[in-house]
Amino acid sequence: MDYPYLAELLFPDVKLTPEELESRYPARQLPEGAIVSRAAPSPTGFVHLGNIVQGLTSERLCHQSGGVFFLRIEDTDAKREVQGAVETLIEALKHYHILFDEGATVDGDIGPYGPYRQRQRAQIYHVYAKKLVAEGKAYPCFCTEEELDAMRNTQEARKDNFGYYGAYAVWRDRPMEDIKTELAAGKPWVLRFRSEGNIENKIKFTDLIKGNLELTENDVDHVLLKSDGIPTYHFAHAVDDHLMRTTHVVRGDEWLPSLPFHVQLFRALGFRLPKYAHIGPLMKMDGTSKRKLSKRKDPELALTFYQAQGYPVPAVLEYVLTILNSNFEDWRQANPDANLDDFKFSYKKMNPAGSLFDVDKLRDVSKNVISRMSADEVYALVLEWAKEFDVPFAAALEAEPDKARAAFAIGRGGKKPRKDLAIWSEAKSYMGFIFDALFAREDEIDPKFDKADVCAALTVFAQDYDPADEQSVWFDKIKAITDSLGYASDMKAYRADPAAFRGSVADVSMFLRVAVTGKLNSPDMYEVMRVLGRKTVLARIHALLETLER
RNA sequence: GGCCCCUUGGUCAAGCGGUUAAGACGACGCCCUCUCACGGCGUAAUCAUGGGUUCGAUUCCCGUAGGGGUCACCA
Repeated sequence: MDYPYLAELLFPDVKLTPEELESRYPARQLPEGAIVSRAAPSPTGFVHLGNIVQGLTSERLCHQSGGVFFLRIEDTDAKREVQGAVETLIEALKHYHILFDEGATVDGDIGPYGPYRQRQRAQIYHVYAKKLVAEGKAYPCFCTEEELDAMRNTQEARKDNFGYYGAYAVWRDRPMEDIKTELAAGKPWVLRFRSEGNIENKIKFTDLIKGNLELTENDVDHVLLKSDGIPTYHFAHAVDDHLMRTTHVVRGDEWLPSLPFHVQLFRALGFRLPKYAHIGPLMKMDGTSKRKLSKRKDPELALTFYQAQGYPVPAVLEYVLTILNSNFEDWRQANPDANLDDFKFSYKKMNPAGSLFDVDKLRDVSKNVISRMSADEVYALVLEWAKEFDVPFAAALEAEPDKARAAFAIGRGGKKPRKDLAIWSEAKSYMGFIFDALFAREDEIDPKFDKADVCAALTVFAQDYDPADEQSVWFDKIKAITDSLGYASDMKAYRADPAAFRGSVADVSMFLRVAVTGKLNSPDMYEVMRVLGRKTVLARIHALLETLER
C-alpha cells in the first residue's frame, strides 16, 4: 500500500507541514514547574457545576505554579451546539471567577496559541491527519451508519466486544482500488486510527489523582475525523493540547476508559504525553442509589439554578473547594478572612472517588460566607439578585437604601454574627418587613392570650416608645409592662413555675414583634425598631390595635 | 456482557502498620436567650466482606460483593 499516495489522495489541499506548525506554536518559555492547563468545555447551552469543578481545579493548579490557564471551546459537534452558548459559557465562567490568561473571549480570541475554537482549527487537524495517513497510521472508512449498526447487532448476538476492530474493521486493509472507487463515487468517509493495541496487554499509567492505574490496551480503530472533516474529541485533544503546550490535563474520570487510546494517539503523532488528573464525578441520591449528576435530570447541576436561588458566587466556589480539597475546611477555619487564592490547592488532597452533592452543606458554607460580608456588600448583592429575580423587592431596596443597609447590619460583624441568610432569595422574608410596601402580617398572636392583655401591652409600649433609649432602658420598659399585666418579667422564675403566671416577657415581646414585623421571628427587636423609626413602629402598633379592637 | 475506577458514620472526610478511629454538615438533647438565628456543651452513628502478609491490620496483597463510569461520525 502506497500510504503517501493515499494521503495525497485524501488531503490534496493540505500543504502545511507538522514542522511548520511546530515552529508556529513553539514551546512556552515558563519557569520550571509551571503548569499549563485549560478548561475545554463544549457549548451545549448548559453550564454546570462540573465546569466549575474542572475549571477551578485547572485554574488553581496553573496560577499557583506561575503557569498559564486558557479557555478552549470544544465546538466540534455542530449538531449539539446551541445558539449563543459560547457567550453564555464564557460569561458564566467569568461570573464564577474562573479567569483565563488566554483563549476564547466574547470579543474574540486572545493569545498566541490560537485559534481557541476547534472548528476554526480544521486545517491544523488535517495536517496531522495527512501525516498519520502517510505513515500508515490512519485510513479512510466508508462504512454507513446502517453497516455500523449491523456490526453492533452482530457483536451483541455473538457476545463479542463492541467496536470497530479486528475482523470488524472492514476498511482497515482494503486495497487502494476499493478506496478510489468509493472516493470517485463521492461517498462520505471518516478517518480511522490504525490501532496496534492488543486487549491481552495492559498499560501502566500514573494519574495525578487516581494514582497507579492498570488499563487494558485499546484495539479499536476509533474515528479521528468525522465525515464533515471535523475531528472527534480524541484527535482534537491530542493535537490541541500538544500545540497549545498543555502540561496538565484535568478532566472528569468518565475519560479514563479512552485514556489508552489517547496514549496510543500521542505516541503515533510523536507528541509528548501530558500529565493527567481525572476527577471523580459529582453524584446525587436517586431513591436509594447514587448516580452521577445528570444534565438532563438534575436542575441543581445547572449554574443558573444557583443564580436563581441566590447562592453567592464565593459560596459556590468554597463549597466546590471543600469537595475538591479535603483540607480546605480546616484552612478556612484557621483563616476565616483570607482570600481564596491564598489557599494552597493540591491535587494530592483530591479524593479519587466521586462525591455526593450535599445541599445542606452548601447552605452552611453559604451562611458562613455571607456572615463574613459587610452590610454594604450584602445590600449590593441582594439588590443585584433582586433586579433579576424579584423586581418589587429590588424596587423597595433601591427606594430606601440606607434603611435596607441598616437592616442588613443588624447582628452583623462581631464575634458571633447572625448566620441566618444562606441565599438571597430568602432575604425578603428575612427583612422585607422593614419596607411598608412589603410589610404584611404573616403571623398572628396566639388567641390563647387575653385580648385585653395584648391591647394593654401594645398601648402602653406605644405611649412610651423612644428610639433614643439605650437597649437596657428599652427592655426595662417592656419588663415593667410585663409586670403590670401579672406576667413574669424574669424568665428563670417563669420557667421554674409557668403555672404561676399568665405569661412572660417573652410573650409580651412576641406581641410587639408581631405588631412591628408581622412575624413571630425576627432579628433583634430593639435594632429592628430603631431601623424602622418611631413613626413606623407606632403606626404598625396602632394598626394591630385597631384590628384587635374591632 | 467486556473493560476500568471506587469503597471509613446519613453526607463530606482525617488517617497513610500499634489512635479512646479527628473534624465539618445533618439529626437529637441540654445550656445561653424577648423570638429566630448565633454561640457553648453533649449524644447517637463509620473502617463492605472473606482470605492472606505481620507480633499486630482501617492502613499492605489477593479474591468476593456493592456502587459508579464507559464501550458513538457526543464531548
